[in-house]
Amino acid sequence: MMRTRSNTRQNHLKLARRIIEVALERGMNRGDHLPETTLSEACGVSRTPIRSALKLLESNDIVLRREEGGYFLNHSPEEIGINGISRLDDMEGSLAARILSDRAERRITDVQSVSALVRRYNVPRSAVLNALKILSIDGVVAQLPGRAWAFQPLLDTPNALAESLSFRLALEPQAITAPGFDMDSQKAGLLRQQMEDFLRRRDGSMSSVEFLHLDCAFHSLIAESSGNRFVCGALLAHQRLRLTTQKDHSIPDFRLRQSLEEHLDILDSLERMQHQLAADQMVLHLRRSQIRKPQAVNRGLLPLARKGMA
Amino acid sequence: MMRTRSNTRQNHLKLARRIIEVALERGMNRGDHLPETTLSEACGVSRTPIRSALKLLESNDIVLRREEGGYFLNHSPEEIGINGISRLDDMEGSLAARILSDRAERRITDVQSVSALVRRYNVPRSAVLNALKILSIDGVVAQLPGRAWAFQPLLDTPNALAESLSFRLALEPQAITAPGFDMDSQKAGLLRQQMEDFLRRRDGSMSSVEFLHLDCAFHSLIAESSGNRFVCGALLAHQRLRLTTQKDHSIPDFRLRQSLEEHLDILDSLERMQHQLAADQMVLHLRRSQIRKPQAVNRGLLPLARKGMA
DNA sequence: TCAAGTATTAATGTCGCAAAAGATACGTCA
DNA sequence: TGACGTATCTTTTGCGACATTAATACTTGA
Repeated sequence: MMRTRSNTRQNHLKLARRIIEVALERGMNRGDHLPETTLSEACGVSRTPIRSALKLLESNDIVLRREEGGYFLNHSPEEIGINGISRLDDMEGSLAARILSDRAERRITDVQSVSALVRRYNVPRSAVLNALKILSIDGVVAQLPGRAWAFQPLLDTPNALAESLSFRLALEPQAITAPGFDMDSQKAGLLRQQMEDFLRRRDGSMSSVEFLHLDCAFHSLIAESSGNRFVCGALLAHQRLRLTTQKDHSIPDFRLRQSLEEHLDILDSLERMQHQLAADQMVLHLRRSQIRKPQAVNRGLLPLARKGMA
Repeated sequence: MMRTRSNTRQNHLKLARRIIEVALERGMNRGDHLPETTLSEACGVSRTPIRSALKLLESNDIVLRREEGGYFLNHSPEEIGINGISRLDDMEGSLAARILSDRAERRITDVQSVSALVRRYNVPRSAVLNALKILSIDGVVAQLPGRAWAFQPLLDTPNALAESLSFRLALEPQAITAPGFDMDSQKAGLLRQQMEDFLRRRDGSMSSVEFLHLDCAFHSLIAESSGNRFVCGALLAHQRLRLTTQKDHSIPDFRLRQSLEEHLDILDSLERMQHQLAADQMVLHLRRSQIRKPQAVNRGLLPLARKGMA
């Protein structure tokens, strides 16, 4: 079984994602060189972990190691964009993912003890602790007094979604109109490109998961650009929560497209320095997402009813 | 030095505070009986830790143990209100407090490794880890990749304060006007009483610390009453941060009074179910706190100038 | 019958050791 | 000079044994 150090790769995975992020931000392309030193500075760690992460990326075929030394990007940004990152995501924290999906489907209650989880999943105690640590970073679980861990509200009920949108309605326009608002145009450009790509290849099969990633990335960018550290922190935490727990795959295709186009419009306004306009557009954008819900809930009924009437 | 189990008392201290909170919420008075079972249900833990916490409270003279069995409140709510709680606070997490004050005075930089702290304070490694854990719950520090811990922005610079107020301006009125807003009238009544007491004994020496506690308690109550779990969570976390890191003792006396009176006005409006009015008053209240700052900064100059003109 | 006391069992925190990860320094090659 | 490769030292983390704490069941007393 060779159960030595089960939880070893976590950090490297994180770092690997960060490396991809940095590479994309700097507008690198297929075949470009990835200098270890640069990455180590950008990520704020020494070269040693960078090398491990690069090895990991190599085994995932995202970077290539050349004979003469050094690592090189093996794919174009478009190919990596979402695909590569989500490929890495999948292998990460499998226990955390299992726990989360069991929670999402209400197979486990909202208060759990570590040992109960150990028994349920039949894994070593440390694995559970780690999974809980991962989940608590994203704010999915929290430690209660005594020995109970409680799941926080997940973004998987209509009510929670409504509250989430109302929360964001209060903060996101504020973030945009804040005096210190300043958007990184590199990042904005990259994101714009990814969204346009996504819109272009509309062969009917728009992936909800990819959309969610893009959506969160966009709103996170807005958050980061706000000059207000508290607004930024709260919004980023919320987007992390969305990314982890929002499992709504019932968004109609046209709304995905519309939503991305609204993102692009907002980016346009921001580039023209029309912050107030952008904030108003954001309000509109969030409100539209809000009213989509009731439609989605009725989707199983209304079309049938219409069919019967036709 | 008796340095056994530094973290042992943490939980009990928390529980002790919670017990006081519960007792006050239930409108108990001096001499009232504190049944273990009731408390254990209210706090969501078994009777065993409740007993430890009660022992702790007994050693702090807040509760009394009678011969015939059982614990009883030893003071009136007024006496306990802030005094008792802050007395407990003081003995808590001393290392965390030291680290925090060193940080507040910029004696240590914003990125630290655990070992650096172990060396600096000459305490066992576990103590540092514990302190960091405490601080990270309040959002004061966060773990970076690699082995670095970074301090989050503290509420001790004019900029940070301004951003904090602007953050709260976005959320608190929203919390009040949220459709699910519902305030616990017990808690509101207790808080009102405490604020009135505080105003009444105005022997010139208004304690800034006590004021901060009251202020945070009021705004936390607003947060809790909001029907929106995300708004509530973000605001509560922010109030915790204020309580831990806001060390501004330069608030002029008249502003403290004015501030508390504004709190009372808001509570009045809320009791009359005039939520919109309360929200507007909250905006005004926060804005007033905001403009106080420049005055406070100039306090050394303006009065002199006026004097000269008079 | 309810609350406090007591005992038992299950779960968690703590400590030391060994192993892995990270930082740093130096050597080498273009 | 800049970047990679290698080596070494420091710091951190994982893990198991053991101490401590919490939950639970049961007993006792008003």
